[in-house]
Amino acid sequence: MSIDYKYLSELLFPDVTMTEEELLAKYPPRNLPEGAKVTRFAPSPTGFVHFGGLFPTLVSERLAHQSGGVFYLRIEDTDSRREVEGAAGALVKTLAHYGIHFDEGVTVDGEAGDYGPYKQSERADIYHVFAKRLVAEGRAYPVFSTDAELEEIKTADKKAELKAVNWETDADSRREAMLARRNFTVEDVERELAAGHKFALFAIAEGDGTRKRKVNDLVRGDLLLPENDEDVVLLKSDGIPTYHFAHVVDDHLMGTTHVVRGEEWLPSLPKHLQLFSYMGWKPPKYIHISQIMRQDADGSKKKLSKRDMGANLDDYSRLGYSPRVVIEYVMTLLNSNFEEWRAQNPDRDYTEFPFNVKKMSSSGCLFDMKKLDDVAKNVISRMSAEDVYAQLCGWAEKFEPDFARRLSDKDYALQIISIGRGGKKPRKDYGTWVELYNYMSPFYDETFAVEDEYPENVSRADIKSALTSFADSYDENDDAGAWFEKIKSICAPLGYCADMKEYRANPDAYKGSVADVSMMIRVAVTGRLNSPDLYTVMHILGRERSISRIRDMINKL
RNA sequence: GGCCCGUUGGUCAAGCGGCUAAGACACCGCCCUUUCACGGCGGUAACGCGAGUUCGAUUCUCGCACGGGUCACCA
Repeated sequence: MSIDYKYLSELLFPDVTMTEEELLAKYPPRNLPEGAKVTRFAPSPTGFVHFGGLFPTLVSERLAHQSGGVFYLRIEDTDSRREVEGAAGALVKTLAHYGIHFDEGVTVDGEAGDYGPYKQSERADIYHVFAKRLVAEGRAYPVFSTDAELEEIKTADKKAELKAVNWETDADSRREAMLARRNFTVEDVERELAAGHKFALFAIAEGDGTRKRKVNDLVRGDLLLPENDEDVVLLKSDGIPTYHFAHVVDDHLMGTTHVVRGEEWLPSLPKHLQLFSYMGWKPPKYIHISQIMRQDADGSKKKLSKRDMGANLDDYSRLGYSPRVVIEYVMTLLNSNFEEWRAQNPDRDYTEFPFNVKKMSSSGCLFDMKKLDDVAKNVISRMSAEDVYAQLCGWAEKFEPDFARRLSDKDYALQIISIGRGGKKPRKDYGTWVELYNYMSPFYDETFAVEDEYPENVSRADIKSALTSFADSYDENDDAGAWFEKIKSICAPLGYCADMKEYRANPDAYKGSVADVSMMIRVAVTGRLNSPDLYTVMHILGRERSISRIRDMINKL
């Protein structure tokens, strides 16, 4: 007995009154210049923004804005169980912090744009219009479940069970179960509905899994994927669509031209293509980008997961990485010629870089903290002192309030930050605000501390003597040359060599060199074996503080 | 297990039938240097394996191996 699909569709979706034409009229084609791309970031609001999520996001953003198109934010909150309160707003803020802005879609306090709503949970009516059509055309069918069964499906136990199935022997039984589900009568449906049971809607797969189809991916080229032969869940029993159906409907309605997503979606691409074809719509172009991996202790590669350091974008703020650093690093991974371009255009904004899909890698890459640090030093070294100061203050206010207070003496801070800055080859002393904080601490009495000890083999008497002579002869008005000459003159009486070349040629004739004498002063003044240029440091500190630190050291010895 | 994607130095990678197989990070050495750095110069280090196609394969084809992904009323 054949089924009256039109009747079935009315049975299943009595509340759907809007026609497809009426609906489509609300989503007219976008009026954009030739070649403009429409892309989106479509996360599920499950919490923080993942570092890996930055990749497709940045690609999407570049593609859209580089072409004069539209980049929008759609929230895929179709799984209420996983939703985290306030995640959407936090997400917008985090991305804004990284300089990634949306033209339309969900905002911190609402929505903007003509193609909404942009939250999938608010689009149920829309999906139902198309779902109804699919039923009427005999391409989708309901599967009923009692509340108890639903409860079972949605528990963790059931999911664990599903994970543990033996794939080898289970394939056939899964297929059988699928075929059995397609078998029902209108009377069955009427009875289930009358009993108040909920249904999920499945699409009938018409593909032949043994046949392959050529499918294009913009970075991977032509792929040979099997036709889809698995019925896809369109609507869950709560009436909310699955990702698969929502993706097809929304991206068509919202005019998305390029879908950029992780490669984990590649296996379900045939499902999506099949749905587009059922709907009679042209699918968007796809870009599947590879996952970011991390090196595991045993040497194997693992997907960068939530718990890993550097996975949460907020970690970077805390560690003091400028958002620009993170973006710069992502760009170097995203486009293989970005570093080369950067070398030639050290001061241009990254948005001026001609982003090219062809230069994207299709193999996965390992997250490399060392490389990030190198990028960080480069980026920070090119920034102006004012810029560094402003960002440092922002970080300090959040994570080192005491330091932030000290920073309020802007001129003083600027003097320190300006060391080695500017010019063709600026110094690369620090890449993060944490490092800069540490770099600056000897300049403030509150954080000045003698952290490094004098080496054991250096005579304390010599140190005392050198420090005393130096303090006695110190004149703040000396230029760098005169200043250093005085240090040299301390050397000979103590048996240290004032000339490095001479010392190197004949090291056994001396107790040490002028380098060692400088070290004695450096430790007294900065508390460390390493510091920026001592002459500069002493001038920033001022005579008073420099000399009193030296006197303190003499007394301590 | 089926299916899909991938495989050039430790890492990221250029390469697109003929190259002494770029470059960056890391590492090592030297130089510069009052320290550490910065910088400069140089060095170690790679086409997973096996067949084929070809005058010639890192590059094309096939198999194998390895790595990753996926197989939910999650996304």
